[in-house]
Amino acid sequence: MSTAIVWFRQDLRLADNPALVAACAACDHVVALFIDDSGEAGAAGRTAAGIGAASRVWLHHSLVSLDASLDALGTTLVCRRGAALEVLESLAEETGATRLFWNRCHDPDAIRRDKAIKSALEAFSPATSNALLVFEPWEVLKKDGTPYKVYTPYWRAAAAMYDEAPERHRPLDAPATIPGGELARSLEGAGDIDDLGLLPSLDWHAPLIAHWAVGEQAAGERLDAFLERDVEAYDEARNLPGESGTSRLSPHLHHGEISPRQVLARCMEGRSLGELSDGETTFAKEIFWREFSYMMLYHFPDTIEEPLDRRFRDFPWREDETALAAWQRGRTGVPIVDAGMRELYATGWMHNRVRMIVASFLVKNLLLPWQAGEAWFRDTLVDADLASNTQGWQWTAGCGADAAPFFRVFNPVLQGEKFDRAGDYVRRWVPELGDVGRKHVHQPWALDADARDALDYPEPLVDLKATRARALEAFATIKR
DNA sequence: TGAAATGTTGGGGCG
DNA sequence: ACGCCCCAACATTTC
Repeated sequence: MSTAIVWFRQDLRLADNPALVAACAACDHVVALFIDDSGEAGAAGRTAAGIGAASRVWLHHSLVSLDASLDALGTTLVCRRGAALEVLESLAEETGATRLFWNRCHDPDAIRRDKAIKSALEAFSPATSNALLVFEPWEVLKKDGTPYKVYTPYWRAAAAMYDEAPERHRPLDAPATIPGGELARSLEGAGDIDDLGLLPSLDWHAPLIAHWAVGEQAAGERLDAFLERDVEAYDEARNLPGESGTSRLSPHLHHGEISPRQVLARCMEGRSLGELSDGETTFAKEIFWREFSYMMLYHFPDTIEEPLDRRFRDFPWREDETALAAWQRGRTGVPIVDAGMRELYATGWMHNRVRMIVASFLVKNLLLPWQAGEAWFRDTLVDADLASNTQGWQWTAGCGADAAPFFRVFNPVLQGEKFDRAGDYVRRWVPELGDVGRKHVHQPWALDADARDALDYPEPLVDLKATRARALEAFATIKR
């Protein structure tokens, strides 16, 4: 008899899970394990409190779903808290396991942690696989061996590499059964997801998660619905926050309920990337933006805190707790900004176009450091992905790879009028503006005094024109 | 995956 | 008929 431990992390699925497949092939008993090591020294997840609160809520439900799927295959998910190395050692002793399998993570803390575990547990010859990305961060490089820093050439190279050997990226099937269920069920922590304490004590999490269907099956259904209904119009519709033209796959991808390989394979249906329609191509490129972000994070791990463009270390950011709080709570008095921030707080997600608008507002109009926005997003997004989040904020701030130039300042009124023409999105999330017509819904301060007084909605926190000029001046101080 | 300022063009009103 | 002005529409430049 041989026993393997499969350590689940950002790969909460049974299909296309190479670590699980390898374990089932290698041993006749397989124990599926999840460890909550947040708060432990050396844990992955950036802060003492571990991953963000919204992400933990999603994680809880995703583990419940994974446990149910494992149950259908004859086993269970063993859940434990503590430092990962200690948990693995004690579980190996309890079960007599001799092998250890996991799929690789690429955030800096996880790399550090996993490296230490790999050498400490050499006796188990830990086997690691790629389930997180299409390409590992070291696979797509320029001819000189260095990573791409501009997206378009990166995309060309990655797409060519993908089309060269599409069979290499074919997703794996889920195992038909998982052996050793009896052993797994006898262990401490078997199926005990509640004991991980991932849900907060205050019950804001219930209305939040009610916006979502969590888990591997739901992820697949979401993808199917998107490909069926929305992908052809994705090119244009993805910019309209009032419509549901985006895939909304990000939290599923973040927690690994579905893999980017599965997403691409389903989208492409045997075609090459070069043969996709415009909408499909734009969608595939978004998958590769995620890859690009992970590549940047891997090669430049200090960008989680430091600007990639070193000139921005001297940037004269302001400090303003009041303004930051107004932004966080959706009380800036700028409708599209407040709508986005409230959507985020209520649902754990924000439409991507609006993410760019609220980020530009924080960084440029409020002149607050992008790190403050990144931290808030990390705590409140159910898809809070260190790679994409870092890359996205640095992009907006103008200090990242292939970033928008700093002088590209979004005007939230124009953005609103362009992408939320009728104002439906704003009215959905800012009910105070429910009766304001489309002419003023993106700038209620332009209403005449009587109508304005009748609104229970804040005056704009800043003057858009003046703060735009201030941002440009600040930028001029670090230029060259 | 900008916006605003500035420049250019052309039609129409008008003396 | 002509020059002049206004201004919308579009293009270019600048931040």
